[in-house]
Amino acid sequence: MEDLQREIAAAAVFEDDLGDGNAPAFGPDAVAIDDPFDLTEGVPGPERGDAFESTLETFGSDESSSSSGAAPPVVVGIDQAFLEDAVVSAIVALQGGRIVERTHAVSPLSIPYIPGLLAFREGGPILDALATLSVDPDLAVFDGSGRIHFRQAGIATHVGVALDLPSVGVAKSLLCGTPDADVDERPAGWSTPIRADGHVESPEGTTDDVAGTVIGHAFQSRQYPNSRRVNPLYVSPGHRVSATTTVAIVDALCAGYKLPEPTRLADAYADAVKRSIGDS
DNA sequence: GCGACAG
DNA sequence: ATCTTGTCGC
Repeated sequence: MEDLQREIAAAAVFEDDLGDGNAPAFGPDAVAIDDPFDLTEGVPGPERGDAFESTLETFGSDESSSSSGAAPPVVVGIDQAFLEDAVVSAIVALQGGRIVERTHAVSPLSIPYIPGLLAFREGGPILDALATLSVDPDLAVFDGSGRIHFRQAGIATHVGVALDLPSVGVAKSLLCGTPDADVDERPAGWSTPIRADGHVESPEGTTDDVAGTVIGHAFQSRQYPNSRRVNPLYVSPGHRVSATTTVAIVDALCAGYKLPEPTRLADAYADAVKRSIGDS
């Protein structure tokens, strides 16, 4: 398994290569979400807005369809909720700040959770859920690390490379690596690099040739004025994104809460699905 | 033996 | 991840 992760790390692109053969590359501002979604009554379903509905671009659609140019990128948030021996993988797709689709899959679990091997336990189930998605995602936001991983192949990188889909990892705690600066009690918007240390290997399996490389960042997405302190997020490139852009993207995806909206929505949706299975 | 660690 | 009420503070 570790060798496979080294191969994945070697195939991963930790540089900006967003966009698609059809759709043009995009930046953080193209995926920005200004207002947080109201989850008091559950995760809102797909909208039927008049902005850009399911316009199945018909043939010969150069760039003349709309005056505003191409449609915004589709960002999918992915999160899971666990049952006895199965897992609910939920996906919420956003485009232009609106929910365009939400799906889920329930898959059996075989491998236990082992630090560093998370993708082997949750990767398959996530692919199951992604297979039920009808829209084509341009970016995936994962719950867990990307490049911040012993072999630089966290779940965001693992799945991102498998599908050759741009992806970022958003973890709530640090798996490995060392922050440049002390991470405690920082103001919202603050961030510091996380560098490879003795626990991080290069695809060749060595540790000294990567030491010092920036593999991600600690990012303070939210902070309270006086009271309780909020821990920072640990964000890292999954695939086809640089560490710097990853921070900018996650920042743009946050709308007032600690977690970026896509993950916050997927998290709530996964819980909702789990409950609907439990009491039925 | 110690370190020691995403979800 | 998950088990779970109250509780501190704006």
